[in-house]
Amino acid sequence: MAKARHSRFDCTPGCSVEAAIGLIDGKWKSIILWHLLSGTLRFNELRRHVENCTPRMLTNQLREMEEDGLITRKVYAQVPPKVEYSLSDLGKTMEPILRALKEWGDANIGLYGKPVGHDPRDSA
Amino acid sequence: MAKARHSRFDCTPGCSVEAAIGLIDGKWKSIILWHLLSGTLRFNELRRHVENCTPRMLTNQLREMEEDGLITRKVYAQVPPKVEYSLSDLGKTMEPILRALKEWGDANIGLYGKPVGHDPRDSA
DNA sequence: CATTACAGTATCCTTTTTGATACTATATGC
DNA sequence: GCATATAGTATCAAAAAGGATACTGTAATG
Repeated sequence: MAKARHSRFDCTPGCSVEAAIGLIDGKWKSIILWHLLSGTLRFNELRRHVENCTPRMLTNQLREMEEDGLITRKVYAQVPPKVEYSLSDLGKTMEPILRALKEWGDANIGLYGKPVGHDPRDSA
Repeated sequence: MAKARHSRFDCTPGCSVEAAIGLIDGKWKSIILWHLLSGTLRFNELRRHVENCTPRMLTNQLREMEEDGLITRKVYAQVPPKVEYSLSDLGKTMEPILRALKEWGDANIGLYGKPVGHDPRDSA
């Protein structure tokens, strides 16, 4: 985040919901987190997992999540470079959210991305 | 959504996570859904709950979620108008996600919106 | 000696999203 | 007769997010 698409200051009831998605609603953040759930990954490993994400965006999303304390960046003093990304303790606590999203998606998203559930039988 | 900030076609594993947040990552969507969890609300009731949301945006977010099948819009043939919004059956299945977000937020978001968890004691 | 892999940056540009403001029509209450 | 509440629209402008492309330096590999 850091630019706060989801504002952080109008804390009426429900705002914690907002604040929470705020941290994962970058275009690639949720998938990155999802892959990191399975363990540490290097920059280019992530790139291969998260297809279509340019290095610019990957860096961008990783840095924002690092700033937010969700992931940890470990730089090895080597050449060629080696940088490992992993979930921080805080990041790991997001697992229930990620799993809830995954389960919902698996159950309700059709092959072409539209939610399935307008009860198609109505018109059949 | 409908404009798909989170792409719907690159369905590598993890994409269902992406697809799921895609439906709730509009700036006001999660709060709207959160409030609708408690029951049906009229347009202006929602406006009052979701402070700082202009009518334009409220309409916009509601319409997108309606398109995505998450909420139901019921128009009464009256003047002055009466329109009620409520969660659809599909929308109701999002409750676990919303609750997971809420719980995480309540536990980890400080009063000013930054996640709490960089272990402040380290520097104390 | 040339190539490849590593982990990014830098720059520019387009698209998407959001905000601000003013406006609509009509029934009811004062 | 006038203001108010209802559920929005319309138009314009600004900001944020994301994409495309090219580039960096060094070590190991062939």
